[in-house]
Amino acid sequence: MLLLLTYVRRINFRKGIRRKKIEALRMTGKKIQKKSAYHHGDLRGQLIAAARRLIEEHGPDGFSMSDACRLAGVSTAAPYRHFSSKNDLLTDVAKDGLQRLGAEMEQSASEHPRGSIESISAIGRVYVAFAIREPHTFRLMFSTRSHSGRIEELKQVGRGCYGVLLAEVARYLGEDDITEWVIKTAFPLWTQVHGLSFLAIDGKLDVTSFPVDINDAVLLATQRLLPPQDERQKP
Amino acid sequence: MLLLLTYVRRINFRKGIRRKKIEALRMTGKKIQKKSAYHHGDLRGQLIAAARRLIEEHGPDGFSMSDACRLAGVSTAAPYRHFSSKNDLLTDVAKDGLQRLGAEMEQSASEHPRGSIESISAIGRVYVAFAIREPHTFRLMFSTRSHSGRIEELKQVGRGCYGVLLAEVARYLGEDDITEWVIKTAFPLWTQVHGLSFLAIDGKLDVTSFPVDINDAVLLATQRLLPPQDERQKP
DNA sequence: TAACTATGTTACTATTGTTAACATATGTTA
DNA sequence: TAACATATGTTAACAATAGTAACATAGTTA
Repeated sequence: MLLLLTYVRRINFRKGIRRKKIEALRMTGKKIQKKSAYHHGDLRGQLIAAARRLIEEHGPDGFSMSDACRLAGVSTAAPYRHFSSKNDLLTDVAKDGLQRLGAEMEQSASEHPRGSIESISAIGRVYVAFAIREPHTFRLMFSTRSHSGRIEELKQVGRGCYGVLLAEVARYLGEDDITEWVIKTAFPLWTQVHGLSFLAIDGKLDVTSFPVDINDAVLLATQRLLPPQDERQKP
Repeated sequence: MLLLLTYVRRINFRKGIRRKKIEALRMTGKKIQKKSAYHHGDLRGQLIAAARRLIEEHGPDGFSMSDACRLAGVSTAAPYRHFSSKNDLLTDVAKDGLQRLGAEMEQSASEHPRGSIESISAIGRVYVAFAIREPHTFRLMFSTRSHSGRIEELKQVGRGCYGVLLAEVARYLGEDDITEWVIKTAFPLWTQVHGLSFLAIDGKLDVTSFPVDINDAVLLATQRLLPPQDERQKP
């Protein structure tokens, strides 16, 4: 029994240490409103933010619900009022990522002549850049793991992203709708950029002896995979 | 204290159930040699096999060291005589996968005229097929997560795989060595096939409204990304 | 004010990866 | 063959996790 007590005390001691660390971390956070000390204000949003941060810092496996709780300053049971499971929270992180990616794609496309090789390759550049900037989130966005019952919901947001590319390719081809031709032209572009993203974040770009300039690679692939300017009519 | 005893008994009861399940699983395994009942024979190999199986069945997250132990019929501490950690075991699964992929690539290339579009696209087909057949292992093979101190070792095996493609592209281009031209031609091919693999295993091929035939996609991309037959001279 | 609902908490369960201390089999050498 | 060293197992325990249940409080509405 004495042993048990010692054990418990040791646990609490450790907890104390951990708490202090996390407390320090919390201070760096932006908007902390302790308006009631019991009810949190925006726990849901802050948990997602904490998850994003932790995932990018320690990878999706290094992320734990408990850590997110400590960051948000709540008990480990609190998240389950807002998310049905850890995976459910991760799904929201992924969804958020997809939405941000879509917005960035649209933004970068709009900065070039619409329907040009430049605008299309700009979309690709943004795509790869996102992957490199937030590799773990990116991996999460495109994985069926987790996301238990919400794959369709996620896919819907993904379709939004893809739609940006499709629209731009349609403009390039002079098509008014997203025709089969548009889709079949756009798909290899996506594939290419997607593969490049994964190779980049998985550190595989140096297996080849020559350094790969990512932006060059995107542009080159775009040029090769799009039909040349003078053949831009329906096959 | 009574409570504690009840708790312990319940644990043992559960363990009993689990043991039976796993026992049933074990029977389906092929080579079980219980030559000494203490020393196992080939625990290392069987743990890798168990890991492969469990990973493909429940995903890399659903895989637990404990499950692998139960499958192999040893205690949870036993693996640590052969692997320094769970990740270390996973690294061996990944390495094994890369080796098998490389062998399959070489095999399929050899079944076509060397240095032809057919042999090159055959390599791509095998690549994607592997990903679809063993998606979780494939993901593991190309992820920097885990694999703690052994990334270089893994990369070396990966270079072997890539070498198969490089050699075939070199033949296509009529080059004797793996020149810069060869590498720059092969790289987008790899990217394309790699992206296609990930999109396929992540269930993203149906975001486009038209069904994607993977083999067609590989062939088409190969044709577009390789310089045409009549331009096969150094740029 | 009273009742209801949303959102927290504490305490607990079951499970995991990993280590330490111990035990036994196998191979090598006196 | 006996003694030892090494490789390879075991049990018991630790620290951490995801998730649940029972309870508590804040905010909202009748």
